[in-house]
Amino acid sequence: MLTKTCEYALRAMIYIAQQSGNRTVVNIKEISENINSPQLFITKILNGLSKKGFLHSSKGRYGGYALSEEHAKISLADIVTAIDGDKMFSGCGLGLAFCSETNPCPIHHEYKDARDRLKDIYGKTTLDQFRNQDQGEKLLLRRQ
Amino acid sequence: MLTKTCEYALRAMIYIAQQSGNRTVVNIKEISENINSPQLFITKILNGLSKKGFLHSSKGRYGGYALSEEHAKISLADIVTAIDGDKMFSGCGLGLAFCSETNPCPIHHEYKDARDRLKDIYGKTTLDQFRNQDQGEKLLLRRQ
DNA sequence: TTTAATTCGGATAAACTTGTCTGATTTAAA
DNA sequence: TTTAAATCAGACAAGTTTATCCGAATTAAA
Repeated sequence: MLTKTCEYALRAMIYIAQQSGNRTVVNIKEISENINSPQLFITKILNGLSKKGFLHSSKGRYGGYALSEEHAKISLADIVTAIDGDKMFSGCGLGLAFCSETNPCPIHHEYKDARDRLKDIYGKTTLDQFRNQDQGEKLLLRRQ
Repeated sequence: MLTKTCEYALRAMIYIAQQSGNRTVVNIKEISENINSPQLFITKILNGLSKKGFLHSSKGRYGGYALSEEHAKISLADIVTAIDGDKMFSGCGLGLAFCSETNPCPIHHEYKDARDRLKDIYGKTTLDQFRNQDQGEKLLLRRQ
């Protein structure tokens, strides 16, 4: 459902959120090792997100990425939408352009229900919820 | 959610189902015109589906594609799975490999609910339901 | 038997996503 | 001021999906 790029973004942001109680910044090397993704690729992704105001980045030695209090309000849906667009949360289940509430395809209404639930799930999960977790509670964000 | 290839496949199969009450075979040109997709590309797709037994194809002049009674039992989920695999109906909402029922990620349970509903929706819609429709009931399967 | 219209098959191309290389720029500590 | 370690930026490369080209094979009708 999500692109690989988007999955990397979610895991990176969650990792940063998890760490942000401890210190000010987290660097790319550490992030990519812990979420099991190509370092230079995730750089591009976080770079883009930082330009869109989703997190703070500091350059130079001892630089890295960090989330502020306001950033903690960002939801997973915000991140998904920023990267993959809203395709996952909208559009017809058969890929038909004409399909709508008043001119529905055969699966429209039920599909819309399921889709809306997905949107709700990603929407109500915020980065906040990953901060200040005990070590043991922390998600393993690696893929393998 | 679905790949373009898969959307083409669904629309093509639905179109053939709609027409199959009227005559024996439907040809590619007509299909691609009505579902608004590249003719040579949809050929490949239907070719693959026909090899997997999802529909019947007849070569030569006056050849084309057709669905038999048994084919009519095929569900949209069957088609989706044949083309996109079951990625849409399984896997973690955050792309984590470790995530499971006993070791769930934060959105696992709710995500699984929504995912299962999608599977159910595509699963219970069969090609059957598109056959023998009145002209007026027939779906417009074009995209634009 | 010839012909015309069709599917089939393999190669190729275009477009998009994912991943890498390299060097410039920035920054805090020594 | 120098240095080392980090992000940033643009070009490039690899991989995957989507789309096209072209000719071979097939088939029913004329």
